[in-house]
Parts: sequence; structure tokens; C-alpha cells
Amino acid sequence: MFALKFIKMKDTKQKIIDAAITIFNEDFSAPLEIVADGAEVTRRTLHRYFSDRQDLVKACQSVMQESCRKAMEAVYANFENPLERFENMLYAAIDCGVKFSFLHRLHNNEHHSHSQHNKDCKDYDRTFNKFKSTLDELKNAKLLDESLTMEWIEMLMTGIVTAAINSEKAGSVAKINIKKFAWHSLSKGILA
Amino acid sequence: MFALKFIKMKDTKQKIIDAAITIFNEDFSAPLEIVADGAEVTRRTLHRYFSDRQDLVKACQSVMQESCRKAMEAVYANFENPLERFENMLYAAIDCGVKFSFLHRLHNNEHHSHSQHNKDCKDYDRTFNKFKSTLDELKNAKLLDESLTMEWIEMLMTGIVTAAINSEKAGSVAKINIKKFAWHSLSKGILA
DNA sequence: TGTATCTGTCACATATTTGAGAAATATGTC
DNA sequence: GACATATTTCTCAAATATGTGACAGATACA
Repeated sequence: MFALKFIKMKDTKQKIIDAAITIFNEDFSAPLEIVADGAEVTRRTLHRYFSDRQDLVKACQSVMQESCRKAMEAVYANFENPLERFENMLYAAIDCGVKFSFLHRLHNNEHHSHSQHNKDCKDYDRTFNKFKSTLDELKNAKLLDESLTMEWIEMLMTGIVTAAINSEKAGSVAKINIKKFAWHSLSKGILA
Repeated sequence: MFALKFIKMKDTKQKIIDAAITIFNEDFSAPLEIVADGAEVTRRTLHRYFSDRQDLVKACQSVMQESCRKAMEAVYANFENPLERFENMLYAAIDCGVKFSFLHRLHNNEHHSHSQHNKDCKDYDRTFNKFKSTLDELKNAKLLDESLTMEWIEMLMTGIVTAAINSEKAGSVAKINIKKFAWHSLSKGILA
């Protein structure tokens, strides 16, 4: 009896957060009414779940954080081979979609002062370091093109994830091909 | 006498537009006060040059359009060899920076209905088609990896340009290396 | 120095966004 | 049907954003 109602509440709340992530990713200062419309609820309903804009943004951060953390940890746990792991991290990032790219942008824009004292930043780093340590393994195994830097490879990967997300949104590239193309371009672009 | 004053006006106007491009690229609905601050002028001064928000956005579009058009046409005129031309178009896009990526985003988001009746869209297409036709030449010369589609390559290029812009902004990759890395990753990623 | 032009400051009116209360309505459960 | 909870609708006040007028101060230049 309580269970079902709880599920329904969570449903609406989640729907609002999902809409917010989509909208804020494109237009960070978009009016809350736009978000409410996207979630197919009233602005009043939105305010029942989130006291104000900041509150909603925080919720979005948490969801993106959790989503990316889970995805990366699953890959980390399931693949021993660093190359296979790297490949599947790319796929995981593409699956996370805007949750991945938006989160990355939030923590890397100039207004945001990335600090280890901030819990969100620490969580972000912990998740992202899983990716970096895999890169280190590849480097130590002499599998990476030595003329490139780790920083560039990191940027390149997020750029390719962006390309994959945009392809999916635009519908210009068949969905079955997107991951294949992305890995093709990334692996050729950075492996020795 | 007139000349200098005219230059000064143009200077302020240009400064506002440049700031607006940077700000709107990150946050499309940012208050105009933020833009004014970025241009180091008062909101009042901003309104002396642009009657309202729409007016300013239009001016940004024109500037981005012109900047990209000039850059692409220069490359088109100066390089016969399609592969060299393609490489230098990448460099030109990186030089255009956010002017390139923001413009691309404006014409490819879901809210924008891209139409040939709109002059801006036509200009955009004409500029971007210079890039596409170069790609076609490469394809006909059997230089491209045949497993990829043109649409993916287009997306990949803008993704790599984004990576280059972010690298420059973050300062994590030495400026001298950025273009080199970008071309390395793009060429390896798509050439046969 | 005087003049023309541009910018800043302050004041103001208007428009939009935000957040919340109260009652009506809808939804799902027993 | 009775009940609890979720949502919408309507309402309103406060906060924020937008656009403009008037005038003073700065700047460049003859």
C-alpha cells in the first residue's frame, strides 16, 4: 500500500530530474516552467519535490554522479583486460549519454572551482579516476601512441562521446553503428 | 577624426558580441548583465548597441557565420590537395573555436528547424558544404575508411574540435600540441 | 579650450520568473 | 463508497530581469 505510492512519487520525481538534466544540459538558465513542461507536470508540482532551482540542480548532479559511477564500476568489475575495459568504458559513457557529458562539463568549466573538500568533486574524481587508471595500465603496457598525452586522450574520449550522443540525437547515424564507429575512431586514434 | 571614433564604437560593439558568444555558448539564457560584465561595460551600454536580447543573438550569429565562412573559404582557396585541405579545415575550425562549435550546435539542435528559406541556414549550409564536398573527394579517392559513414565523420570532426577547444580552455594540453594531436587522432580515426 | 561622441550612474516602469497557499480534482487502495 | 495521497488550477507576493530617459563625466580631437 505504501510501496506503490512511494514508487509513483519516485516516478514523478525521477521524471522531473530526467527532464531537468536534458533541459539544463542545453540551457542551464532555462526557466523552471520549461523543465516542468518537459516532465509533463505543472510548475507547482515541480516545487513540491524541489524547494528551489538549486535543490533541483543538486538532485540532477547526484543522479548523474550515481549513474556514471555505477556504469564505470560495473565495467571495472567485469573486465580484467585493460584494453577490453577501456573499450567498454567508452560504451558505458555513451550509454550514460548526457548524464556523462553534462557532468563532465559541470566539473570542468571555469566557474566551477574543483576542490577535494567538496564531496561532489571527490565522487566525480573517484569515478573518473577509474577511467584514468585504466589508461595508465594501457600506457604501461606500451599500447598507447607515445606521442600523445593522457590529458589529450581524456579530452578526445569525451569529444567522441559527445559525437556519439549527437549522432544518436540527430538520428543521422544508425544506432547499431554508433558504438562501433566510436570505438573504431577512438582506438585507431590513440593506440600504438 | 571620424575614423577613430568609428573604430572605437566598433570595438565596444565587437567586445560585447565576443563576450556574448562566450557566455551564450555556455548558458544560452544567461542574464544580459552577465554578458555586459564579460564585456566590461554596463548593461545600459549594451542596450545602446543592441535593442534587445534577440538583436544581440542575431549579431552573434552573423559574426560566427562570417568568421567560419571566411576561414573555410580561405582554406578552400589555398589548398588543392583534398587531404591537405581537409587537414587545414580542421585547423581552421579549431581557430574559430567556440564560434565554430556554437554555430554548429545552433543549427543542429532539435528546437531549431533548419530550413533553406532561412538565409542564416542557407549561409550555414554553404559554409559547411565546403567541408562535406572535401570529404566526398576523399571518399572518391578511396582515402577514407569505407566502414564509416559521412555522417559519423562529420560528427567526429566536430567532437574533436570540441576536444581541442576544451583542451585549450582548460590549459591541460600544451597549445603547440593541440592541433597536432587533433589531426593525429582524426586522420588515424577515419583514413583508410 | 570647446565640441562631439561615447560611457557610466541613477531612477523608473514593465515583464518575467519564482515560490508558495488553498481548494478542487484525479488517482489508486481498501 | 470511503480514504489517503498526488496533481492541477487559481491565486498572489516577492524577486529578478529587461528596456529606457536624463544627465554627468570621460575621452579624443581640432
